[in-house]
Amino acid sequence: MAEALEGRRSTRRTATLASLAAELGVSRTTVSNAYNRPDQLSPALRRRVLDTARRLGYPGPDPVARSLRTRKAGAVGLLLTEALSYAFRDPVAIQFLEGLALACEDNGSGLLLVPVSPEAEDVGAVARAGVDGFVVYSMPDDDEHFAAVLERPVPVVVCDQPTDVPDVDRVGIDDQAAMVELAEHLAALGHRRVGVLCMRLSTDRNDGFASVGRQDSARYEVQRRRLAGLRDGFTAAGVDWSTVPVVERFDHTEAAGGSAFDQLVERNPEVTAVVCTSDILGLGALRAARAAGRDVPGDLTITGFDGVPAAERAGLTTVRQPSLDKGRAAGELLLDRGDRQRSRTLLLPTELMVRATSGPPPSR
Amino acid sequence: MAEALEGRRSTRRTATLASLAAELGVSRTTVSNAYNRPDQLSPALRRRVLDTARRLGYPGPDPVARSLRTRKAGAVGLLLTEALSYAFRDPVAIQFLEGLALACEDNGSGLLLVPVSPEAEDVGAVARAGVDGFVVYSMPDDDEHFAAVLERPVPVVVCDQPTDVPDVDRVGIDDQAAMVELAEHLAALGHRRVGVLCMRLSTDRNDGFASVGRQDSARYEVQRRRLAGLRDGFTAAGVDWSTVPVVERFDHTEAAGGSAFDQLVERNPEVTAVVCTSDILGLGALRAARAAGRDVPGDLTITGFDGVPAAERAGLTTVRQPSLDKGRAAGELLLDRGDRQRSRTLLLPTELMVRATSGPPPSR
DNA sequence: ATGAAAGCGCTAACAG
DNA sequence: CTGTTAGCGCTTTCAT
Repeated sequence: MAEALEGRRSTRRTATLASLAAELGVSRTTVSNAYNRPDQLSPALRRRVLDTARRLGYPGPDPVARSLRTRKAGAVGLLLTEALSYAFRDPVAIQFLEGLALACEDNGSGLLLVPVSPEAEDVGAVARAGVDGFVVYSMPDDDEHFAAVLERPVPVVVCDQPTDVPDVDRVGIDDQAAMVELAEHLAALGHRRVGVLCMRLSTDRNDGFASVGRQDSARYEVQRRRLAGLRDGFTAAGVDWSTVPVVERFDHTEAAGGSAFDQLVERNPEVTAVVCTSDILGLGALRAARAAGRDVPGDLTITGFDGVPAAERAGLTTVRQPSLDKGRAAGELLLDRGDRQRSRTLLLPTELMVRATSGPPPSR
Repeated sequence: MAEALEGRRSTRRTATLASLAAELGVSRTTVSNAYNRPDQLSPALRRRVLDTARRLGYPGPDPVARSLRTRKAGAVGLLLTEALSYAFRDPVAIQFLEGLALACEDNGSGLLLVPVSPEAEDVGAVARAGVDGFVVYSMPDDDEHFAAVLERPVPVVVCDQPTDVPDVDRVGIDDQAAMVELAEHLAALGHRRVGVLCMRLSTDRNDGFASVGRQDSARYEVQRRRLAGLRDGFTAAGVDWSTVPVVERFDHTEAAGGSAFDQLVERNPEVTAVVCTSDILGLGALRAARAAGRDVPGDLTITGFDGVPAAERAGLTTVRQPSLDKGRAAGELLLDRGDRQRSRTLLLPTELMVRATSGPPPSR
């Protein structure tokens, strides 16, 4: 880890609080107070301490030693589904991060992005993170990094998934209800032959059609519940869910959405509505549909999920979820925890955004 | 900082390495080895140690204590111009972050976002960050947080600005040369009456026209050099730079770009080209121009700087800079430093992207 | 393969 | 307002 950080600067052998105290002929407490409790010594002495510190090149109390002593790291750890850098490519994750950063900022806490390679056996990164608590963003069930987080004796807040972890706060949305609402919207428009594009349902790659069994046993609870919502909504409208094609993609990109769309309509050209479980997928599908000469929404309806800015620009009908608020709430739940004993779950509202990509199925 | 992180989980009084050793009747060394040097004890003993640890709820060696002892935090600190959350709103910063995250990931290092409020007197956050080094992203000259970073006895890598800091590595681009090239492009098209929209030149808000004096004394070196490049390029084409209107905006948003555009053309309706020192500003200007009924590029040329995806979609002529590579390079410079003694400056290439918003000035 | 000794650098009572 | 006393929890030579 970070070996070789031995530049010129770090070489400069630094004075310590003790050596500074010795030089000044005062106790370590006094020096410590000069930094941490200015009111505990005379301004004159404090000046003298600080001046001498500067002269000796003493950089102030070592943060790690202080953390050890105070048992506070002053930082929140963030654990993400994907490789660290993924967080900066997904607009929903970015919004979440912004909200979380806001909460940390308000609290004066740092935000430590924990380096977990998705494939890494090495759970060590979690164990080595010097943090006062963890925010866990959308992890699959039975993830080993998440398990490692749970080992740590610090508070944990989960965003979205997994749910139902004892002693862990959670912030999320009602994915299932939101999808029921969307299904009802489409059913009301008259759609009965629908297809679905969804994100990965498991940690192993399976780009293709997902059976009902696979849907029900998905390791990603959010996807599981969104699909369940669609099933409920369309079943209520008389659709036999077992006939509804669901195409899964491991990668969460517009390109993946596009290829999933192509795969779907090739096998099921009869569908009049393509429901996507994310905006990214939906945007990709939209582009692929138009590239294939389909008229959306005249000829085909396409919907997304999330409510990212790009979806708004594209006029994509979708379900808006408050990603930024989720991040902020997660941070606040972690940081502002009073003396409350019971773990809390915060469900934020979603909103169906009917825009320009949904309409009645083509007559005939 | 992060007070009140006293949830149920953290309450669970945890065993320590010492107590575990006592329970097992072995030395602390052995327990430590069980975690850090598996080859130093018999597999059987190790098993026993780990099993007992689990039984006692020992979460493994405390990361902070370990960091103190090993003098390694396993994390890189990141200092940003703006409030922490700003990083997630600016596409260029996001790209930089992604690159930096990639480098950290490769190294197994965490990435600690240091919470600095822009106005905060409190430089403490920097002093309190337990990190092995800092990456500093685009700070104004004479920033106090940056000064605090320099106090710390750890290596530092600056991205973009400030330049010329002793003993500090830097990664950036040649902003001035890039702008000379852009100016030459516009001059070659025939533009002589140009206007400029730029980002903040100082930490105090000054939304309006910026005098040459203000341009030259800008505290943000990147802006200073971009303006200098434009001056050089246009001066060479026979333009009297002192007559070129430069409109400054404190906020870096499309809305700011739009209002700056309006302000510019109201006073200088004669300009045939509006050069913006960022894509965000350029995109805002483009929108405002079209809203005002101007034909771009038929009637007016507009350019940006950075090469963000949105600029590509909009067909904005711009200078592309490798933001992601800058982030990765900054991380690598910090993390992979061999035994090199001298500080390094890495200048990455830029590329003029002539697209659909630049053309010759209207005849007549 | 295991243990004893020696801190890493700091802060927090508490007593003066 | 200042100092004394005790560690925080761990790793690491160096012996054995």
